[in-house]
Amino acid sequence: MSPRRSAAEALGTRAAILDRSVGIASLEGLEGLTIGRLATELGMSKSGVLGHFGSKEALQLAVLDRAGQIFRTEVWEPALPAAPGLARLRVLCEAWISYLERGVFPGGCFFVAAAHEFDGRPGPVRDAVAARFDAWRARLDKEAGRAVDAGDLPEGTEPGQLVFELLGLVMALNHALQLHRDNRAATYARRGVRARLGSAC
Amino acid sequence: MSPRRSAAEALGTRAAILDRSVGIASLEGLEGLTIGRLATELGMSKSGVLGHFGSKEALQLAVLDRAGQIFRTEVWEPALPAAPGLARLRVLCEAWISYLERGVFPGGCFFVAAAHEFDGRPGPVRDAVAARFDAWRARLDKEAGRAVDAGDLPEGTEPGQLVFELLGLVMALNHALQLHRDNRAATYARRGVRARLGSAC
DNA sequence: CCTACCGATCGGTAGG
DNA sequence: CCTACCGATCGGTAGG
Repeated sequence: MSPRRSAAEALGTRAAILDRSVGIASLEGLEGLTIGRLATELGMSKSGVLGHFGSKEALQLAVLDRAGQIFRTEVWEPALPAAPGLARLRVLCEAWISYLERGVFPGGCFFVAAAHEFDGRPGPVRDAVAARFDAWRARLDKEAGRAVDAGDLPEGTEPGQLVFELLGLVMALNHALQLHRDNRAATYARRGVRARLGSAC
Repeated sequence: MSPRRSAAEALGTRAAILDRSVGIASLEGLEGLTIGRLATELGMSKSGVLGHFGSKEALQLAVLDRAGQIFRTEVWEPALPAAPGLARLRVLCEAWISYLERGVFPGGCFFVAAAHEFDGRPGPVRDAVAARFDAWRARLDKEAGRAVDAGDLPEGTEPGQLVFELLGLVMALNHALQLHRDNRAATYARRGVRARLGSAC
């Protein structure tokens, strides 16, 4: 039967589709996410799934948004109570590493995976991924700049260089965890961060 | 017509299939590489393509081998004339960065892309990718160990930590080039390497 | 939200 | 190396 649902029910269904999509796409990629599989797993028809988004591309963009909310909750928000500048940058890096260690997304960092999947495919999905990285790097740059201005980092530290290196440490950690399930990697990543940002105590 | 070819011709055909496959897979991934597309681009039938490998998975493994040959030529062999230890490690890092800058593979580092595509999909392809990374890291570890033993690196340098950080710098460079076409990234990567390995002059 | 359907494409096989 | 074909699945649409 499944008659037309109320607006509230429809929102719940949409949220359920997105949550399931995030899990699938994390492991299989945003292209590996198919309407048919989603429908089967959710006990819906394909057109029922597609009706919430209109097209697969629109679904992929909505999934990116949902993943972005999760990232914000897990990595950005924990750092807000910390003082802007070096203190916040340290909390941010620890939350970032912890987010990978805890496997918030089963396939590792959702955005690193999406970046690799779409960097060779022009279009709205690629643009959305790039925009999210730009915004994230801008935030890190800002905190790094504040830390430099406050004299909390070694003289001559360039925010762009520092953020590039921090991103590299996190990407190497993501890679080691996902491909090798290498436990030493988190230690390496934390030591790398400490070498650049110093220790809090 | 296209009657059965000689063994030499068949080898040439196989090589042509692999070269085309490397280009496609670099941009679209090893799953995005399809027999049908390959056949069309090469002016062959699907079964003609598949006959050389037997299955798509066997083709993917052969493509990984071919990409490995290219990587060896572009990154490993240039470093062989250098003295083992620090000198070779420096040449290796420069060749590695240059390989990304020159776009030896149109979609960036073939193995980083393959690692992200398959790290969530158990099977022979994933295993082959992981084995290649293991071998590569073992080589870098060995050179780093020699450099430490020779006293050419700061006291207390741990090879595993050093190699982890070098891998991070290269991954951040690959990401910046592919997603952002960011020219400053190569400068950041080289500065990062120099901060860890010192300058040759 | 459903059923029923579309054309296209997938990996792969039979037989030559 | 080919033609001809298989069942399965893809994204998406029509109509309700």
